[in-house]
Amino acid sequence: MRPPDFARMLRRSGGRATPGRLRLMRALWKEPAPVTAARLQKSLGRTLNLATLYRALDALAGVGVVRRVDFRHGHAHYELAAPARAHHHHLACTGCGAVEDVSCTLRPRLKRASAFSAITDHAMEYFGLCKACGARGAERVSRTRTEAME
Amino acid sequence: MRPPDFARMLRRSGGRATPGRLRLMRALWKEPAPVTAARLQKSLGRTLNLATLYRALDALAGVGVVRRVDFRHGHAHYELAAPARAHHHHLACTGCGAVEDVSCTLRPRLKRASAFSAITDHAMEYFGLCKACGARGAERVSRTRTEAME
DNA sequence: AACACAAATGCGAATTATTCGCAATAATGT
DNA sequence: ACATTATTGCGAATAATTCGCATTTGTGTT
Repeated sequence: MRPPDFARMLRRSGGRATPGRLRLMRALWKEPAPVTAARLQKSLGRTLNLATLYRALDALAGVGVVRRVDFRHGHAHYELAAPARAHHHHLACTGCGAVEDVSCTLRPRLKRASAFSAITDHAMEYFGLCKACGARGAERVSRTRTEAME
Repeated sequence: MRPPDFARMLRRSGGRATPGRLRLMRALWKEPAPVTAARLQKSLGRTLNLATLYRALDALAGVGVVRRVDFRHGHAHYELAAPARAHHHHLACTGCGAVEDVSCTLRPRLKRASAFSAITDHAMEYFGLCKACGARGAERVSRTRTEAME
């Protein structure tokens, strides 16, 4: 699978296909799991200012190109969303921070939400222990510890 | 439904039933929706130091008494978890920040997660527009704006 | 009822993540 | 080539959350 036409995606979503955002999307495309803004910046060779990066991520998330994920680590993680990337969810190890994708098999079929007119998105993350951590009996690891590990 | 025996819950989870934590849990018990640490502190009359509050929330979340929820607002929200409160999820309005509970009808039945030995928890939030925001055409509200509203 | 000890608290300072203001640049449609 | 407007970089500002440390206080035990 070759990378989608990011330039077109950006323009169609009302934005501009700036070199910065294109590099950002290509970098995200290569990431195997959701990344923090800081790591993303590093993977871009520290070009692209962090504030700019956050603004881009926010804008992209706003039009649904990027997805913001929460692993309860105290900071956000980002990943490409559909259509560049198939809809899916995550399994996050509370021991070491390992993350694994889970295909989204369940169709969240809520009964008509009383006070809502539309459901536009949903987030779902599973938490548990990967085999390694489960084996070593890593019952509970402090959040701080977990963060340090990524 | 009368409030559970928080003192006992605390002790059983390996902690102490200090007046502070008891007040904290009673306050959480009364909240109709997940709250931020700051608001919780305010609802406690600003007694209970904020650092202490965070430590308590973290500890309680660690033993599963409290649940940390992410509405993509840039800060965490907390609520009581089972058994004090039935398992459920949320519907969050991206326009005004309104939150509504959703009973958890779906049984997340993942096929044995390859690299995981145990799934201990999961989080699921739905995002959309409440009727009010949907009507007034509040397509997109900046995250900052949303935060200010809570 | 008095103890011993670890857990919990308060305070203030430190970190971290994320956002802002503003002037300078650059992508797009015409 | 131009005008318009989004985007960028920078440095400073916020906001949320955590830390260090001395002090207090539950709890299980004598």
